Amino acid sequence: MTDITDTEAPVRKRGSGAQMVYNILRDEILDLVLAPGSPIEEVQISERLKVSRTPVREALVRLAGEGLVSTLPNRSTVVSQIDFPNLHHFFDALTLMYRVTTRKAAEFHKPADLEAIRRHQATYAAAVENRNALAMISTNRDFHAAIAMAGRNPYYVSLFLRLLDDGRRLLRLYYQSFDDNLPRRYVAEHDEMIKAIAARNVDECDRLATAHADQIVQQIQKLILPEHRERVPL
Amino acid sequence: MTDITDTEAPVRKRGSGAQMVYNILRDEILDLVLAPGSPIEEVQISERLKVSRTPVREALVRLAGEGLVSTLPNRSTVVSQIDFPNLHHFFDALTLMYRVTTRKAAEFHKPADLEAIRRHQATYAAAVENRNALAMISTNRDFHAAIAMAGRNPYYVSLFLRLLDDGRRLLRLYYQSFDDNLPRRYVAEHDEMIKAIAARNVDECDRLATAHADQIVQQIQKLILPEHRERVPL
DNA sequence: TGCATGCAATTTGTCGACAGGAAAGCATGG
DNA sequence: CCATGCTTTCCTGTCGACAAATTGCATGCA
Repeated sequence: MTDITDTEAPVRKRGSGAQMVYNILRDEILDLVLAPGSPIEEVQISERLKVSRTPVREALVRLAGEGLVSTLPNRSTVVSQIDFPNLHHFFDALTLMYRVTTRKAAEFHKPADLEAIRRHQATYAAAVENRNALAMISTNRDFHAAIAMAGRNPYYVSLFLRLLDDGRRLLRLYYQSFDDNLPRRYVAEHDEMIKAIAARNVDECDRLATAHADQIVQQIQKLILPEHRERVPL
Repeated sequence: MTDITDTEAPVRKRGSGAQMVYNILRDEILDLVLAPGSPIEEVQISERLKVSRTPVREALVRLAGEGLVSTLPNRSTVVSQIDFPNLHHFFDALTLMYRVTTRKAAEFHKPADLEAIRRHQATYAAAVENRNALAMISTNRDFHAAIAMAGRNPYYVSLFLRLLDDGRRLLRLYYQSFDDNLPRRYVAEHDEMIKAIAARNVDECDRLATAHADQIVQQIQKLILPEHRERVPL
């Protein structure tokens, strides 16, 4: 019997409601707590998170803009499906963004950017040492996001973040079967990339990013393709 | 005295309200009817478009997701500024998307795509013949959007559409000083691109798209740089 | 005169409620 | 027993209202 006078802490800062709903729903979608294809009912979410439907709707509109949910007219919105038959488009865009963001980082980074990148790399290395697959996915994302931010191109940053999010959802499906040895190689590759960025060596950055992306894509494909090989075009 | 019984047609299809507000605001922003930096007050828009604040807010959230407006907490949202000092990032991303979408179109287009592309090219050529600068901007956009759609990569399509929209807003500033002769050259370049796409010649597509993008970027820069030359980095 | 403080006005963020549409269930007829 | 049309129910789209937060102005003090 813990309900004395007030049940919970119903006081929430003004303006945080929609943001909170957005963050929670986004994490639940990317972590596959909300399965692809499952419907999202506004009233249910609003009751669960103790807010009205208005901030829930705002969060859903934002998520729809990022492609994480699809809104059917007059019907419940559903979590977007993972488009396995067209994953090669995802890999193609992901590889290209790895390349251009690393190139741009070599061109436009400032000293503070390098510090942030090295910090994320240390966190990633720790996750690899601990063989924590989920932490590896998350910290690898932060590492490359920091590189993209150093490149200063908001168009590339936003597309890359979206791709990294989709990748997070994809890897969630298979993180149990992660090969613990491959990520050690990634740590070394990350270090090389940092060196090339610091040296402002654009061509070397491109070469390293291409190789790095190919590694990651091949790893993901090895995890996924057995189930979907027959559907891959050409 | 035209107000007999009903003032207007207040009956609107359910679900069209937010979409209508979004379309109108988006067009007004891209056509510079709403100047960059100008505030957008929800009540004012809702009164003007005869809807409540709810669909207005939904439209603003969507526009914010596309970067066309910026929402300040507890303060009015404002139309996003054109970031002149960092236009080189815009040009860089635009050129890259011209290249990759044309390449992908060569790889993945189907016969129906070519028909759509040729249709848009005809419309563009007509606009050029009529020396209608605004129609040229619009139809050129449609032409390249059709190429991007033929490439089938949704990540590239969405980024490219966003870039073309930003370009539309940029060109609106200067369309009076358009050089009428250059677009004739673009018509010929478009034709070459169509031929290369139909032949599935990826390398040729890349070469043509690069040259085409350079032409367009140089034209825009010639229009804009006199005012902002001193602020361009390096 | 300049600056800090308090008040008022405006605008956003959130809420509860109502109505329109679509899917599901039920009844009726073949 | 199945198909068809109606009814019911649920969920969304929209609305008006209230409260919080910020801005600008007025007032008072140094």
